Amino acid sequence: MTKFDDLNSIQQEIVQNTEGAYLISAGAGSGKTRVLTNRVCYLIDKGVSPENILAITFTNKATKEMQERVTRMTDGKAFGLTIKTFHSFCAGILREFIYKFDGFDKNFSVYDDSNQKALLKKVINDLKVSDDIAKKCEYHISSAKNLGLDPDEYLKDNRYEPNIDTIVSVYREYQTQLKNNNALDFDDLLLKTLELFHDFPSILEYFQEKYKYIHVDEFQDTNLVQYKILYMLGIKYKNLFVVGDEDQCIYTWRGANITNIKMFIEDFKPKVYKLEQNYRSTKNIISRANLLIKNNISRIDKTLFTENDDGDEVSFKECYDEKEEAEYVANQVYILKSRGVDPREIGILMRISSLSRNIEEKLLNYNIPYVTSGIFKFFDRLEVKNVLAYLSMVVNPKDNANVIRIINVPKRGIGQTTIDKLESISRETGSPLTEIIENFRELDVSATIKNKIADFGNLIVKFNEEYKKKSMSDFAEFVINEAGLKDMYNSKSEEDLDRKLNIEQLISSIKDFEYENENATLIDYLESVTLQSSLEKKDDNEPSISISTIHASKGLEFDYVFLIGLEEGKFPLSRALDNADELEEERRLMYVGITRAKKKLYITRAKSRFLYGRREDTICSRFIEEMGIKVPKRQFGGFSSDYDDFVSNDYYSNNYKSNYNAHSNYSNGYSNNYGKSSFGNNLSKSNYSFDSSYSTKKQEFGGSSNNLNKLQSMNSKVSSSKKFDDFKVGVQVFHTKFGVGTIIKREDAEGNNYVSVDFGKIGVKTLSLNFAPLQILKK
DNA sequence: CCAATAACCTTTTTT
DNA sequence: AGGTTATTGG
Ligand SMILES: Nc1ncnc2c1ncn2[C@@H]1O[C@H](COP(=O)(O)OP(=O)(O)OP(=O)(O)O)[C@@H](O)[C@H]1O
Repeated sequence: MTKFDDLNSIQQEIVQNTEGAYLISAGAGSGKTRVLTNRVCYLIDKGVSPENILAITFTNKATKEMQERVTRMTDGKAFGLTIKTFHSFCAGILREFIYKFDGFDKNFSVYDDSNQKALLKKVINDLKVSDDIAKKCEYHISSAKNLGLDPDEYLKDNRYEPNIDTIVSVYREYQTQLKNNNALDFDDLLLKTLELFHDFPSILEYFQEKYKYIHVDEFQDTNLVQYKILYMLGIKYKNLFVVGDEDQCIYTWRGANITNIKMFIEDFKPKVYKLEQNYRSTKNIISRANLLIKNNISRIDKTLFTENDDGDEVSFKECYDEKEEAEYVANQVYILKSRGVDPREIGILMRISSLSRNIEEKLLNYNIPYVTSGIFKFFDRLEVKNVLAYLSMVVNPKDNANVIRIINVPKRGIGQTTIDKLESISRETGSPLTEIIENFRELDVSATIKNKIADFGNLIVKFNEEYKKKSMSDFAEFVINEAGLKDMYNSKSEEDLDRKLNIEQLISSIKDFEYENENATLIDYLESVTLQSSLEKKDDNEPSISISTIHASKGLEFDYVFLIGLEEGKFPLSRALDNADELEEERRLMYVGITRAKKKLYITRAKSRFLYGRREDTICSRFIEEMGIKVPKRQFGGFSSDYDDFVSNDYYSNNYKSNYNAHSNYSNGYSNNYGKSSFGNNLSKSNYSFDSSYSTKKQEFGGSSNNLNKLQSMNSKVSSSKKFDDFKVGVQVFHTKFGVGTIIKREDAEGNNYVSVDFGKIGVKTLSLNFAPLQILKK
């Protein structure tokens, strides 16, 4: 028996309409994903073979989630169902059929962003393109590819663009080198698939017959090439089921285009459904979201409503600086957790990932476990990329980029001059570098160099042999050991220990993959890694809160959401400020962030922020006022520190300066001699902008308790006052104004003693024991 | 010809 | 602050 979710009558009707084209244009949290999932199950329940069903999701995370849900709901009857992202769907097709294209074989590499950039840079170098033109190439190649235009077509469409000839020649050469390397970049996965369907009608027909029922989630973020693929696949049976929300289109910078929706309406004449009831969030959250998104001019008006409770008012907290912001967030999270909130229902979201660092440090401080997504890029780490390049070199020997990357890693005494020489031989003979290096005996170079190349060549030969014999994880370990990729990092420095840990982590990720995917090959692993870009976390970790970019939080939901860094220039980003379209996209992004919250939304900003090596005073984000949140008009400057919250949630209610010193003291490790006589006047650059010296360790996967210990020992160095000893964490107190509360935090600075008290409904107050009218009720 | 060091530049979001 | 490139020293 298929177990369907609860559905309202419209949702129900949508799910049971199985034939024909449908467009579900619906707001955030209205159940789009739920409807799509249930429809897939309904089809299976009705007897449609899962083999005939395709569901396209936006992220790998969403793929996994939907797969699990459908499997659970259908009692495992979903076997053979295809749920994939566009890119992995295309990659799968191309593994099978790329041999149809001259020069490619099934071992092709998929280039991620950094590989792509590296190749482009090399091409620019090869063609000796001047700097100013070079800067424009990336943009042009990417827009060409997003529109599905080859170099000639792009040239024709952009005849009047300055220097277009040079730009297009770079594009052309870039494609040539990709081909020589038997490699495809992300966009090529889509483009080559389209080309395949176009050039080989029998293959297209095969897939049209196979995927009689097609579903697409997050349709508003598809680009033209993706639409064309959908069109070709779906035009025969016209069973296309597409869901999306124009207000959540946040990937236009990657070519996403909502005119896809208009084209879909014209091409398929779908039945259109609108869902406007939100089942996720409280009334307060929804009304703020509605107020914000109304500020976008170029949008079809729709207003979300909900029958959920009013819930708590959205809270807005202006902090003094990024340290205090982090402290505030960590403290609030601590309170939520101590009230029994499931950590997995807490999310901290941000526009730019660089803001996460401070938050992570404070969370470590509080001993709050967290996972990050879209922030710590495991596969971008140099030591990890090096291992992958070695493996990729063996898998796809035609790819010169790998060889160039690792020929001198670890240092073998082979420098740029030698590499250039080898490369020119490769160009002239048309043989890949691996081949040339393996046949080092024929090289015309000095004896010393030849020896060095010989060592490397012999290594490659050995790898090629073992690759055939060993399992992929054994092979990876073999490569790491033989090439000395871990021995490179043998110093006792924290960085080196980290690097070695990452390499070990990589090995276990390969083992996991091996275990989870029977019959999978190293090719599959490498592909999944480039398509995922972040390390999948295992479930057996302790329940953690999430830190994420808003982009990466697409489609997710949390009971409690913190949106941090609401400052002009940061969110909205400065680049978007003078461009109406980009500004609207920022606003949509904010809208997505707000609508992730189910129960309560906390918004914060820092009045002064240290970022990119500079400290800057900030201006409150325009989105705050657009949401109808009143910002207290208080001048920045001096040490006045009472900033009222939108709700009465004044955190550091007393003099911030002394409080700040409290932080300085433990961040530093030992006390400084300011605080008494210099009260209120020494917030000079020097004692203000220092940073604690420990390195942040990301808790994306186990380990690194190291850091915690370090922080804990720092904490213990805080000088604790002998006075007010009874005001400990957990003690119940009475305040003349706020009533009964519980101490959740105690903090002592020179001469001042602070407690944070949770007064339940009233909120949390930080009070100075020296002044506050507090009495102990119960110890 | 290669490795280590010093100056320099650029900071968004991700399949 | 961090990564990349130009310069110098070996
Ligand atoms: N008919 C319903 N009854 C109760 N809960 C529902 C119903 N429909 C959806 N929900 C709940 O509402 C929340 C949002 O659903 P879902 O994630 O499918 O929305 P969505 O439209 O895809 O959201 P987004 O656009 O933000 O990705 C989920 O927690 C889901 O369980």
